[in-house]
Amino acid sequence: MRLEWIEDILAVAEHGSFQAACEKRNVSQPAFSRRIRQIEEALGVSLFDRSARPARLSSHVHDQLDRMRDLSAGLRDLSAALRDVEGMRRRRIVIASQHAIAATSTPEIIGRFADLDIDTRLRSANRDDCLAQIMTRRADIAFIHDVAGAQEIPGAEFLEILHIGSEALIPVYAHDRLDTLNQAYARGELPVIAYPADVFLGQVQRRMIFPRLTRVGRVRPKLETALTLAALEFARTGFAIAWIPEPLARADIAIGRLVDLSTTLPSIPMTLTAARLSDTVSPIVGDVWDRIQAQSCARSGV
Amino acid sequence: MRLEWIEDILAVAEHGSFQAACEKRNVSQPAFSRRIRQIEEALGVSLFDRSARPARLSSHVHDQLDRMRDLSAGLRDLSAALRDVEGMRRRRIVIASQHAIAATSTPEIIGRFADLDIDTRLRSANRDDCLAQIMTRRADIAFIHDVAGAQEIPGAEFLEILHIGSEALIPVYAHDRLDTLNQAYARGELPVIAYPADVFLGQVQRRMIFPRLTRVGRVRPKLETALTLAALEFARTGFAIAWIPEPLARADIAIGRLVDLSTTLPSIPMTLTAARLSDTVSPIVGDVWDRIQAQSCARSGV
DNA sequence: CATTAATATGCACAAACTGCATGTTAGGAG
DNA sequence: CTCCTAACATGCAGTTTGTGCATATTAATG
Repeated sequence: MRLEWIEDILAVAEHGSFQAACEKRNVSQPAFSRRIRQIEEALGVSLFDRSARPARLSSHVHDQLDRMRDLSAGLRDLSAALRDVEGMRRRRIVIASQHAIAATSTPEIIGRFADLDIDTRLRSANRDDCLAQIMTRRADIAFIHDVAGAQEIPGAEFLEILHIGSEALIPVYAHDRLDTLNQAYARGELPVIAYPADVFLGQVQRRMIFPRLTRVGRVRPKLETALTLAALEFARTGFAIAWIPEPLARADIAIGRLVDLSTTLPSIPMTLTAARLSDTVSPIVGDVWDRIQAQSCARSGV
Repeated sequence: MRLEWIEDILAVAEHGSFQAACEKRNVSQPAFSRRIRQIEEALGVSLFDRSARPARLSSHVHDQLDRMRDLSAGLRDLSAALRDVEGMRRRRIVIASQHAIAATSTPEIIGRFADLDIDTRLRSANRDDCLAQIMTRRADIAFIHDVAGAQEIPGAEFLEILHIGSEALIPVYAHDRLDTLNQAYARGELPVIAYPADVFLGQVQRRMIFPRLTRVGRVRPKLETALTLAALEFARTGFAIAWIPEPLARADIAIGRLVDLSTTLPSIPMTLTAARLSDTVSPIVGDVWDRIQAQSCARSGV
């Protein structure tokens, strides 16, 4: 079984005929025809239906195309990795960060190891997606929010956790629309932006915020979005109250565009957390982790 | 890049020398020496340190051994899959089941598709591990417990969920040690088997059971185990009260060895749930899923 | 230093692969 | 239906790749 075999089969699948495939593979048609024959003989099975013109993949081969693409990519990656004697020391790292953290704290955190000259890829996703990327090794380190009393981090027994800092989830609203909010409040209603029940912040809202709002007024979800950045925008327009990680709202509060309603409504302390797989062996990830850890300890000492 | 190349390199790594590797590979030493040279020339890099005797893997090659093993297995699997024109219809399915479910309901559920003649592998694990196996495609279908009001199933947006049936998590204790329990109760104490906080049943205990026990007495965790089967055993010996999925305790209750304390202590209704990845394309998994679903609908109609 | 085990290289032969020329056959148009 | 063309297969000759045996070189050990 060779990368070449896989690529020959994929070429036929992708270009529709032996003739087109042989041109793409820079081989004459007879040689290509014989190549495919050799592969079939080596495997002891027919891979193509030649009674049709152009020849067609057998269905069981068609079922394996995705697998072949994966293996083809994997073999190419292996070649590159084996060739890269010194470059292994400059391998990349993939960070999966919650949207709100990606927009605020992640750049500063990444700055902590910028001098290590590591090719750093940042992916922004919701919390569960970040963790899934860690679980499936598509990312090396995740930055997520954690809330004391909320659900444990899923898969925690597979993970190593590091507390980087603290951020609060605070209620904010447009400063210049406060009278609209006060009118709703006088009617006993609280218009809010709700996060979906199936995302972390939605769970936090439902378990730790909304129950405490019933003493204030009837919660009126005006909109539901999983994206904190979108929730922030709706708060800015005075559409409804949004619970936003404080760093994300900080600039707007400073210029007076948004008001922090924490004195009247509940805010939730959150921990900014890094997570990686416990069995991570990559020295690169280890270096980054150590750097994040060292500067987090230094910060908590201040 | 060929499977052969990978296997040659792995042979050296595993047998410690070219000489030993060539014997394992059924090739003469000179041919093997030249083979390795050809691979190095094709890649344009040295893979071994020959200044030592026996020759040693370069460290960057050593770092890729696991990857090579994975690719080697993947290529062999592909060959087998391509060869297996008709056997694709008899491919195996991997079920990941929570320990307690594996010991009770899973055999009956598997029996529902026994006539489909599918090679079925059952793996027993804790709940999060079951889900991780699904997330990482090491298993096709998971059987887990779900509790209304507890955390959503992690990764639910990636999953398709099917409710199969209902089971209760019930408090049980040894019938012949009830006077010991009553003495503790009279002292205002409740000796319990605790599940660890980082597993699902531990979370259910802490959130939905223990808070309701404070009206009864002071909760005394006497032991902590994640394994429901172990908890059951401790309840049988009168060590402490254990919360056990009802089917697991059913036989002991029927013969009077265990007492179901649900009339005095809280029991929790649970849903027996099947989960698979939403993007599952395997017709085999689809058939099994449909069969489980059809018989679950039939059962809920009774 | 001598000896042995481990890896490399020369030689000759076998096996695998190629393009060009040609043969065969499916598919579509008239 | 026939004819034509595109697509795949096969013969032939030449090139490239790969092998084991015999031998050379070199690290490691006593």
